[in-house]
This record gives sequence, C-alpha cells and structure tokens, in this order.
Amino acid sequence: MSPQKSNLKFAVLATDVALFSLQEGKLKVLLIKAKSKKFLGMPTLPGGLVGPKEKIEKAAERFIKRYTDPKGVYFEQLYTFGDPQRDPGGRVVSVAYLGLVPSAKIADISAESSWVSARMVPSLAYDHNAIVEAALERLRGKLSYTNIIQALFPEEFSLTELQEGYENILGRKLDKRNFRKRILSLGIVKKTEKQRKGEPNRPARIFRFVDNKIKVIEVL
Amino acid sequence: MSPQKSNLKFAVLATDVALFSLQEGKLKVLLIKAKSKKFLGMPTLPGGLVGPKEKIEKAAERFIKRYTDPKGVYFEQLYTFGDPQRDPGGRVVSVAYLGLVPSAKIADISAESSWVSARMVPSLAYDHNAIVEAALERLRGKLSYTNIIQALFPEEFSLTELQEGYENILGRKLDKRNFRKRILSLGIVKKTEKQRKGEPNRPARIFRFVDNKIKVIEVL
DNA sequence: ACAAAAGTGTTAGTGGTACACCCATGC
DNA sequence: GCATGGGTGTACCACTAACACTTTTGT
Repeated sequence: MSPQKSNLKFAVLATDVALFSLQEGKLKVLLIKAKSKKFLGMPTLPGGLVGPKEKIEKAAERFIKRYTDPKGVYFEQLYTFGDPQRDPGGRVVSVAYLGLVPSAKIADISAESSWVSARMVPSLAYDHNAIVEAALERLRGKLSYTNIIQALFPEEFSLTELQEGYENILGRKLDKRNFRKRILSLGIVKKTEKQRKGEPNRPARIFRFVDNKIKVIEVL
Repeated sequence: MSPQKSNLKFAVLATDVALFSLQEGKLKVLLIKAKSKKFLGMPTLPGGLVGPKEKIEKAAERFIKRYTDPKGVYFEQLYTFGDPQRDPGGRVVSVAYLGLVPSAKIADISAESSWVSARMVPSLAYDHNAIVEAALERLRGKLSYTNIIQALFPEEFSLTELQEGYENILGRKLDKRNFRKRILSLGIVKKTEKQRKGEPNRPARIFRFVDNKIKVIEVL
C-alpha cells in the first residue's frame, strides 16, 4: 500500500546473504565476523543496510563483492526476517538471499572471512542460523527439479564430480549408474572430447552444461 | 545486520495479502479499493503499513480482519517486493503473504471488497498483479507435494468437490478414478457415515481430512 | 422410467531402483 | 602388474495413465 504522509512507519531495511560454494566436493558457506557491539567478533553472514534508493538485490551484491565478483553469483531471494526482536539494537527487517558461486570465482580469503562446512555451521549472530537453514532447505529442494547446481560448478567437470556435488548437498549417496543414466537422459550436459589427465587411474571424460548458466525447470 | 546509529537507512515497511478462497468450486481472490491518491478507487490487494513493533504476519492478519477472521486463515510468507520505484509515493518495501481461507469463514462482503476469479484478475494498483501471480504459482506448486488444499476446504466435503478444487486451481481436468485412488492411498482423508442428501442423483459420501488443519508434506 | 451425478477395476506402459564387472591410466 | 577410480546394462517392481459401465437417488 501507499505510504500515508500523516502516519509513516519506518523500519531499518537490511539484507543478508547465505553464500555457498562447493570446495573439493564439499558444500561451504561464507561467514564473516560481526562488527556490531552486541555480537562483536561472532561469526555472521555477510550483509548490511540497504541504501534508500538501492535495489535490495544490488545491496546483497555489494556486501559480498569483497569476497567474490557478484557477476558470477546466482542470487535468489529467500525469505524476509522481520521479527521485531530479531536485532537487539532496534527493528531491522532483513531480506535474506541465497547465493551460489563456483569455487573458482572466489576471491582471496581475507582474515575476517572463512568458508565453513554447511553441515557444521557454528552458532551465528542474530538469527543467522535460521537463514542458513532456510537457504539449505531451498537449495536441496531446488536441486530436485531445476538445474540450479550449475551455479556451483565450473564450466568443465566430470560426471563423478557432478555426482559428488549432488551427494554432498543432499547428504546421501546416489547410485553411479542410475545417476549417469538420469543426467544424460535429461540432456542437461554434453560431453566434450577432453579428458582428465595425470591421475593414476582411467581418465575421466569432461562434460559441460548445455544451456549455459540458464536456470530451467527439470526433474532429478 | 545491526543498525548503525550514524548511518541509518529507513524504508517504509508494508505488507499485502493475496487471500484466496474456493467459492462454488472456483478459486477467487479478494480485492479491495485503493485509498491512496495515485490509485484512488483502483482494485488492490488488502494491505498496509506494519507497526513499529508489530510482527509482519500480525499486520497481514490485521489488514484482512474486516473480511474474515484471521484465526481461520492459513498464512505463508510469499515474497518481498522492494523495488525502489514500485510505489510512486516513495520507497515502500512490501512483504507479501499468501492467505487461504475456507469460504464458509468469509465475513460479510462490504461494498469496498469483492472476490474475483483468480483466472481473470483485472489490472491492479502498484505491482499487485505480480503478487497475485506469485501467489498462484506458489499455491499450484504446493498443491502437488503438500496437503495445503485443506486450508481452502470446510471440514466436510465429497471427493468430487475435492477433485473440483484441485482441477480449478491447477486449471486442468483430472481422471476421477485415478484421483480417488490417489487421495485414498495417501491416507489424508477418511470417510464418514454421512451422505449428501436432497439432490436428484446418487448421494455423495462425505469425507474429512485426517490430520486436521496440519500441513505436512505428501505427494499428489 | 428417466436424468444426473456417484462410485468402482483392469491393463499396458513407463520410469525407478538395485546390482557387479571390465577398462584405462600412472607408477 | 597392481592399485585406483572411470565407465557400462539388465531385470524387477511400482507407479502412472487410459478407459466405461453400474448404482443410487429425486422427480
């Protein structure tokens, strides 16, 4: 509804980002150190206040650009956390985003940031543990009916690496033959002529995604 | 993140509700008349500003209580619309909710409100058409893997009525025998000893939902 | 007796799941 | 030649989808 000049009600508008990447096949989430008085030094998600004329998603990008180039990041609005008590410093409404980035695009890791296993997230400032949980749930759900996993992968990969990605995010093993049959029949990957080399075993064939960096709806 | 006293950035916080009900088997959405200058008299979703210490969902309930008792309504946060340009009167961030209510619980319809077919929504004020679209998409999606349809039904109903509800929301016909087999095998409904009476045809058996007003995850 | 909606089973096809061995390479 | 991970096919089972007639009531 429209603001009525006589009765304006304000809130502080913020955004927080649960940014994930797959590193050596493990799902990681980016944590930084809180700077506010109440939570000083505690791990938190990157985030902060949205400018008066700034799109919320742009602000989300701004808060992670120290850690990775936002251009390479897939963003999706997750949920809005607006409980009047969630920030002890006053009412802050935070629009949380899910972000996914291929590990190759991660910038140098500063001393204030760290990537921790999504399975072992420590206690975070504010309600950020709830944000991480919601993000994981969303990611796991979408894995099954979209090609969202592309946002976590480099351009070239082997089917075993892809399977490990699925397994690590879903938290369960998948059957190798059935997985390959399924992925190939969906037609979302195409094989290249390249092979992995230099490993003491049969070289893996390299694949690429077909509809490059587009996120469509499929079934797994 | 925490507000920093030296650099506060405010937004007007609002909420809008896409409230649906099934009336004679048809999915309807509640529209009211806009009161703001720019959109005076245009149809809009019910909504308005959130109080400084009010939970957003409570505000959403407050804005529909003229039309139905919020206790009987299923609420679910939908999406946050925060484009700096979305309200011509200034920056308003709206947290949109999906609401579902059984038609029996709808209060008297005032002159300023109307229930219109979800398939033929007129042009609405602000970006409210986008909110209705998002709500329909969410509702249709959840129909397939939750028992969310319960939120639109009275306690007692026939299987044909239930099927008509699914059909009208999904926008396609379902096979009667397969539908009944599926619903019964899911175990989400139980039959009662009652029957519909007074119609010039074979009376329908009356059913009830099993796990009353709880929303679990299933498959359709 | 007729109109109108309720109720009921079978079959064919598709997709999911379980499962074990050979292959290509580096050392 | 051995250790390591890569790569491949088949058989069974469960679920889906298509489909038409009989039943019960009111008039």
